[in-house]
Amino acid sequence: MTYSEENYLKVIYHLSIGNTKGITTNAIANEMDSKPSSVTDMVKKLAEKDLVIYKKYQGVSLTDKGRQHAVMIVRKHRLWEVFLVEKLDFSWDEVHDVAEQLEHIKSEKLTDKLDEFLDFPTEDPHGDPIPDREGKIAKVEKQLLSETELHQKVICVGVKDSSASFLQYLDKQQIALGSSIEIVSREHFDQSLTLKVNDRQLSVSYKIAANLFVKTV
Amino acid sequence: MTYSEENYLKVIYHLSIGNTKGITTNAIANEMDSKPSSVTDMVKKLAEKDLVIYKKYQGVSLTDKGRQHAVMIVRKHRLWEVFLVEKLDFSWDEVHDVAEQLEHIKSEKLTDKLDEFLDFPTEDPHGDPIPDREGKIAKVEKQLLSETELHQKVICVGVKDSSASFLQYLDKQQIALGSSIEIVSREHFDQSLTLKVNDRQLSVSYKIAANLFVKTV
DNA sequence: AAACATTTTTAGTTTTGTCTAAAAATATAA
DNA sequence: TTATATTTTTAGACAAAACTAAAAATGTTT
Ligand SMILES: [Mn+2]
Ligand SMILES: [Mn+2]
Ligand SMILES: [Mn+2]
Ligand SMILES: [Mn+2]
Repeated sequence: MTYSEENYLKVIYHLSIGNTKGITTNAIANEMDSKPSSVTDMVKKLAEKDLVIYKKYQGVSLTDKGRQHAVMIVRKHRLWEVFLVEKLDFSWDEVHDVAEQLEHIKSEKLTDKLDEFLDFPTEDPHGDPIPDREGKIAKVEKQLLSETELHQKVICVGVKDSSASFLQYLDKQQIALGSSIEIVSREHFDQSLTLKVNDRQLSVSYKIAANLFVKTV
Repeated sequence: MTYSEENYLKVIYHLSIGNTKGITTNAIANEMDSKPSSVTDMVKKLAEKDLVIYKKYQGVSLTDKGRQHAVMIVRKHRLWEVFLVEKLDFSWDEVHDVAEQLEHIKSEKLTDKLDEFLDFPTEDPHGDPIPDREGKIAKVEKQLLSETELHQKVICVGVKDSSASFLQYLDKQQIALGSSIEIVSREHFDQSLTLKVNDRQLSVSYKIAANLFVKTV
């Protein structure tokens, strides 16, 4: 399995979540900053290897085998992110690019020993679940802050967008995983929100709220 | 810098040690299990990038820039080997293949943080020196056990061959870095040696002794 | 110095993964 | 239900990194 094949599998996996139909070549190309024609070529190769199901003009979907491979890459990616934050003092906005490289290291023993070394974490630094060595992913109920009712007390448990710029914004506003949040008011005009974060008052745009996962306490 | 270019640089670096003349394409091909014609192509590309000096039929040598790159790959390789052994309980015969992958991860911050996390080790699990972040390598005086005098008390400090089969042999014979060794006698017929290792008596072939580095106490 | 052997380079292919441009299929609108 | 727009695939090209086979240079013997 090449580096490139793994990246395609992972992208198809992520696009598949909450999507019953086939993933379009356009969507994949868009996600990978490549061209639809390149995707068509690669998708044929993956179909040849029984990693995806592909019928012309119908989009693509993962086989069980393909999903299993993809999940293992995600497992490695998130374990390495935990390692970087917990052991090497990286901040949560610095880990993604390095994990993009580390996720391709091939050694089941390494992955499992790393998991053990980190004390079998269930979530990565962005609140995303870490598949176990069988590929099982623990379901956690969480919702977007933007879909949370007024005055409901919640705790921040994850981010939808984990780009460096969003994460740095959250740092600046002192919002982190574990922060307690309550929506104090909604502005009708632009959907912006006034929050109480760990008893501090704070105003955020709709877009911010639409990228924060929370759970009710 | 591609994965492949890095592997070439590293091989040229290792072949350069204790070798003043240019490294031949044949030697490189041999070391990489590839063909001389492939090496010629790559070496031209490396010369183009000022990483090596190359003149037709004259072999190749590293520029300062090329050596610096190579040393950084060696640094990463050896730091990861220490990590695997010290933190993840790998044995010294299991680490090389994984380190071959990890040495290509590009992040200066990762390398330096890992170095710090490991407490700035000066040697890898096979006794090889670890370059510091400037690329400096501490010189350690060590000699081969095969070139050591009778009854001289020495300590095992490294291995010349670090293949899994040799390392496993040493495990079986309970010879490790730090073991105290003394040559009790030499067999004239086949150059084999009788050793006293940590007060145990042991007979080894010449080939074994020619792959063990020791230092006098 | 000529003859032979070895090493090294060149020339021409192959595979992988990408691209552009054009053709074909599908989706949307008049 | 045609016409138009969009999406997707095909065809053909390219760069990277490898290979084989042949040519050229170098080394070694007689
Ligand atoms: Mn990530
Ligand atoms: Mn993450
Ligand atoms: Mn090694
Ligand atoms: Mn080593």
